[in-house]
Amino acid sequence: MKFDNSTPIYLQVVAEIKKEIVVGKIMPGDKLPSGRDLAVKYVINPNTSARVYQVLESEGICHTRRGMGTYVNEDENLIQEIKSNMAEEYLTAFLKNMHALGYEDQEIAALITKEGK
Amino acid sequence: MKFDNSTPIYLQVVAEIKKEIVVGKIMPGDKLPSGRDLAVKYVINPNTSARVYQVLESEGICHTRRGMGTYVNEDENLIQEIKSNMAEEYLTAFLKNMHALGYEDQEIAALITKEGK
Amino acid sequence: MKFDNSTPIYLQVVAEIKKEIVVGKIMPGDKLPSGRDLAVKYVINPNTSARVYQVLESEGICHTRRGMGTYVNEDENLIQEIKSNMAEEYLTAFLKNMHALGYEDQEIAALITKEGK
Amino acid sequence: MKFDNSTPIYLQVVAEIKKEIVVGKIMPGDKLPSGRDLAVKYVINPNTSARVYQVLESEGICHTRRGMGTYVNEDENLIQEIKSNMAEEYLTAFLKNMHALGYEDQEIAALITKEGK
DNA sequence: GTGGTCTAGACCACT
DNA sequence: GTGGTCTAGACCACC
Repeated sequence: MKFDNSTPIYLQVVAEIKKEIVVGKIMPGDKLPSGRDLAVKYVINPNTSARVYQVLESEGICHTRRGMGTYVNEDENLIQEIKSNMAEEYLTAFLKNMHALGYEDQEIAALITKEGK
Repeated sequence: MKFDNSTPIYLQVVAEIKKEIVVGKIMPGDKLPSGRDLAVKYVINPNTSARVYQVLESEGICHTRRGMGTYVNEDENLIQEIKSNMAEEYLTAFLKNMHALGYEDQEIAALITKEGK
Repeated sequence: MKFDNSTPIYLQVVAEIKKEIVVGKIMPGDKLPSGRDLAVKYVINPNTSARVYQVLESEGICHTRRGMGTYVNEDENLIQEIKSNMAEEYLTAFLKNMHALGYEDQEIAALITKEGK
Repeated sequence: MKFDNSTPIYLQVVAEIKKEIVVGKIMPGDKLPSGRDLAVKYVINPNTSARVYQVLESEGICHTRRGMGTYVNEDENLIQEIKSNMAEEYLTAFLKNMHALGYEDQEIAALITKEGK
């Protein structure tokens, strides 16, 4: 994986893992790689791994069991929440770009419904 | 400027320049920086500068005069065209992401109109 | 192959390949040599190979599949189009030379019909 | 000046000088550069200069006066002859290319008259 | 293995 | 000084 220089690496890894969950590549209850393994997998510093799991944990996506590892929560609505949060991110970024080009929300919505036909 | 590792630098610079034209920071008829200056400005290799201008030229946005420099075309509809093309690009990329998350066009349009309130 | 210093090498190789297609030495659907092989064949730099295929692709003559190679398009009219385009190029270059010598189109046409006898 | 690797340099210089005569850049009666000067001008070997003038002389285009230099002949028809010879060269090269593409003389002549309208 | 991108640096043609 | 071309070689993504 390549990293975007303009955003902290740990956030990019967080986003990557969230995607894998939404997509179903990682399922609720699954064990996530150890910090060491994550560091190897993404070629990052183990400290960065730790930060990644801190963030995921703080977002209620996973929990850590001392000596056992880190596991994806089995929360019913977890995937839905991640999904809508990511959608929100995509949306705001997209709208920011479109507004910069001079488009109004109404026009944009029209473009999308038109696109779908 | 920082570059996103996931897209070719030359395309990112192309997008940057197009934005400046749409926004009016660069006007039709203006001289664009020389390849060498562009290389300095964006901290890229002069060959990459050349590629940037090749792309812009192939898109009908500017023309080049050997030994004189590169100039933005004075086409009447140029700005409008760039604007709608970029919008189209943003849109399709956004929709692709949203569809991957399982959203339908209708839902997405609804999100946007809701956002605007 | 020897190159004419007065024209970019990549354009000369482009012309060479087009000729081979028109002549039937290369057929629609055929795989073109890899960039590296082309570089060896014509004793050029791999970057120059890349540029050759970029041009051919931009002219709709071939398409490229990452990791797979470059293939001649299977367009029905491809060969005819290449043929007439090349003819057009030869013609305009020739006429330019002849006009520079002071010949009129009528005289030139006469020279050709005379030649044919 | 750049030389074509596929033709002897001396012939290319000969062609160059002939062009300058047809174009009027060099006039009948003019003194041509000394062999040494020609060598400097075209960055060629003095022996090549000598060969250039041998050819031009053998074609009746100039004459050499021992100790005085080489002069363009003041022949009335000289320019006309050079002109038609060069035209002939252009023609045959052009026809060769067109024939290779599968064109007949008649078609070619038609293309030219059409072009002229 | 394939193509895609980028850097570094050289040389040329044109103004 | 400007753009245009070319080489050399590196690293990446995809198959």
